[in-house]
Amino acid sequence: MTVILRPSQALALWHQVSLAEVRDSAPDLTTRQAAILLTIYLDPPPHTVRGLAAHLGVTKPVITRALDTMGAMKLVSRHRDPRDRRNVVIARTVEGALYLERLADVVIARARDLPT
Amino acid sequence: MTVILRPSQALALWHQVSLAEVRDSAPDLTTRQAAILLTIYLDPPPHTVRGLAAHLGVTKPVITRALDTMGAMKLVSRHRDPRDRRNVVIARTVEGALYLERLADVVIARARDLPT
DNA sequence: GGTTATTGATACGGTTCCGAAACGTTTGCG
DNA sequence: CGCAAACGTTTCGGAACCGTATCAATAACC
Repeated sequence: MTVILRPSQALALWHQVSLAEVRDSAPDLTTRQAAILLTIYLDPPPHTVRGLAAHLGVTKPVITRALDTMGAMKLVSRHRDPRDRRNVVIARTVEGALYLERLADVVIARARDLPT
Repeated sequence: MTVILRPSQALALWHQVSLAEVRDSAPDLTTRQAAILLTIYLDPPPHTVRGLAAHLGVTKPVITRALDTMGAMKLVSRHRDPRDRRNVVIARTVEGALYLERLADVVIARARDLPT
């Protein structure tokens, strides 16, 4: 059951969701931060800085900084890997799960109310 | 014909589109900028700074700055309103239309390939 | 004509971001 | 053991962002 969208519907969906995020004063994540957050929650762990950097096609400092910011928002957490202490394992948090749950709700609602 | 999405599909859609944007090194717009750009292109003109500010629930400097940035990217243009020279009318550009056309294509493609 | 309102832009101090380069720590290999 | 590689972080100069407050230009009002 594939999801079929016309161009005007695709843009309207993006428009409505973006607008809802701005109006709700939700944490204003950049596209990069959103991509990182969603990868952490949707792709199978473990997640490392270099893995995320390669996955997104960006440099490692970009990941480190994004994790700093989203860590302060408690959307993600970091732990040293005890098996190889050079690695840092990125993990989910309750707050992050709630944030994405809310985002999913917004997307679903706006998709449902899309003009034909 | 309403668009029905399950939570996992909604998040996967957002994930895939964000990822595509980051990988394509597309101009990294903030959520606010995206909301402004889409409002300009999807809502009926004319658009003014104060109108957009009220519509998004943000202050006027936020709009001015976003227009500065997106103007430098040639995604939007500004003109004084000759009828009331206090107003600035925000208009579309060819580049902006192409940018959104491309965004729509990405959304459509990712929605079509969504896992059931 | 002079005052008040309105509009968009700007100044300010502070925060975050960028890419590139260097750094400290930890591991592995000869 | 010693040196090189790998990993994540930090630093650097420069740019963009934020919210608050203020500004110059224009219009409206009395």
